[in-house]
Amino acid sequence: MLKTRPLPYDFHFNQLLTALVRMKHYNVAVSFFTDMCTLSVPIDIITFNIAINCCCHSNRLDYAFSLLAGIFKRGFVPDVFTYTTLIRGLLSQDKSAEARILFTNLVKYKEFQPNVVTYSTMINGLCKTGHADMALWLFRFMEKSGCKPNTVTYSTIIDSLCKRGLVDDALNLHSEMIEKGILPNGCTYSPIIQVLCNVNRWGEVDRLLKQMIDDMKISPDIHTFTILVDAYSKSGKLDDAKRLIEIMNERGKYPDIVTYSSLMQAYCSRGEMDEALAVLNTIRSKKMTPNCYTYNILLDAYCRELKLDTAMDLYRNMACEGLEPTVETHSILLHGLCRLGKSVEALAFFYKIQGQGHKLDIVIYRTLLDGLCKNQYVDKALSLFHLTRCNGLIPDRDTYNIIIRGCLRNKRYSEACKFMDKMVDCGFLADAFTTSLLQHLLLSEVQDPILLAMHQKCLHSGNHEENHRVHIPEDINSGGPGFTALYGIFKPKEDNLCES
DNA sequence: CTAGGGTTAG
Repeated sequence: MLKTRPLPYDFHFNQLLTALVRMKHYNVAVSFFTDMCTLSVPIDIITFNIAINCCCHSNRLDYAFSLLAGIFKRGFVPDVFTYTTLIRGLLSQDKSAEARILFTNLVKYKEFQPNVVTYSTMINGLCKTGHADMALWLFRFMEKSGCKPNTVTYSTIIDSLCKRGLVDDALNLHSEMIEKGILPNGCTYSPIIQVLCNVNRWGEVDRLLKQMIDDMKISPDIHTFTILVDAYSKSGKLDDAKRLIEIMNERGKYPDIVTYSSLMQAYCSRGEMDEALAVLNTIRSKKMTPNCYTYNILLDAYCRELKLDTAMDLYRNMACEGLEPTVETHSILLHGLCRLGKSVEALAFFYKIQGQGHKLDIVIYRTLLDGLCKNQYVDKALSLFHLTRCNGLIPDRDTYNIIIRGCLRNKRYSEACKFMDKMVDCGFLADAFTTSLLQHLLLSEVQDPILLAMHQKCLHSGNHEENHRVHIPEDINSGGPGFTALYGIFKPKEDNLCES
């Protein structure tokens, strides 16, 4: 008798499958799983769950659901992992309505008992699809139904609050979790620190960083460091940002493509393109691959400097490097073309990218509509506006305001008025730019009754808020804790080096 | 053995 028997047949397959997942080769994992099925390798519910997760990660929801059918067909019972994975899949595909239906029905018919992961997944998805109110409701509901939120749940809600600019609510929730004995981690602190930087509450950034490092013994990771590098870059403190990158290198928390892109952005916004390109070289020398974000930052900078040819060269270069341009890439280029008065060329470019099947969104339409109107092509703008809905996009408040101002500037008052009525019907109000343009026209021209009526509508709709407040710091160097404080936080390296 | 959260762009 042999002492060691060969491992079971399916063992190697499962090992390989999990290895593929670890390497994030989800597509390969899915086809490997189908091969396992054809080869009649024994498959259990866990393997099914892994396969379903891979489908969700590679945007193959239909296949994920057909695997659910496969689970039933083999007489297995889907578990909380299966359903949580499917819910996350739906949410990541912008199908939050479907996810909500699946979740509520499963609970209603007692198909499964959601756990803290399911709730957190659902809450995160709701936050990311613009249903933050529902997310908050579910957050309070889960507690009531006996499922305690954990660090992940709290971090998810805190992040959402931060993204909506509700810093103080986020801070309150942060205190609440500590009081309840749920310890925050890096994912909890990062979004709060980021938003505090954005609103120049640097004293609190300082306090939170100290609390995180000294009290909670959390040493900042790449995410937190990158947020700080970005914040320093954006507040004009390039030297501090660079020093922070040095600290990262010293600590072995090596800056990644995001960190360097942030630094590059800082140079771009100063118009120091040579320096920006030097950062790009650093990225390449460290064997990192520039991604779409990196390119978009550069493209935008060249467009702002009216160097459209350079921008277009870079755009073609992206394709050579195998990078799919994003909707932002195209928006940047269209904006660049319009800024140079080439709005007809922009329109042609728009049709080209549409023909190539690239994603279009409302910002693309806004950019083009604005460009066409500013270059006196109102009729082209009007027909494009009507095309918006045909392409499944709904004009929002900003889009309406752009077309209204376009009509006004080109003396197409009755059309402007019609759009204003439509906009109000849709529940949107005129913004501050439109209101002040109307006032300007009324003061400088013959008082057109249509303009007067439109202006009345602006006032009646209660549009007195300041819509486009621009934050102008009193002094560019007054914001931020400055290098001394920064150094104070990161100096005692030996103490902070402890990893958890 | 399988599921959840935080960083850069228009």
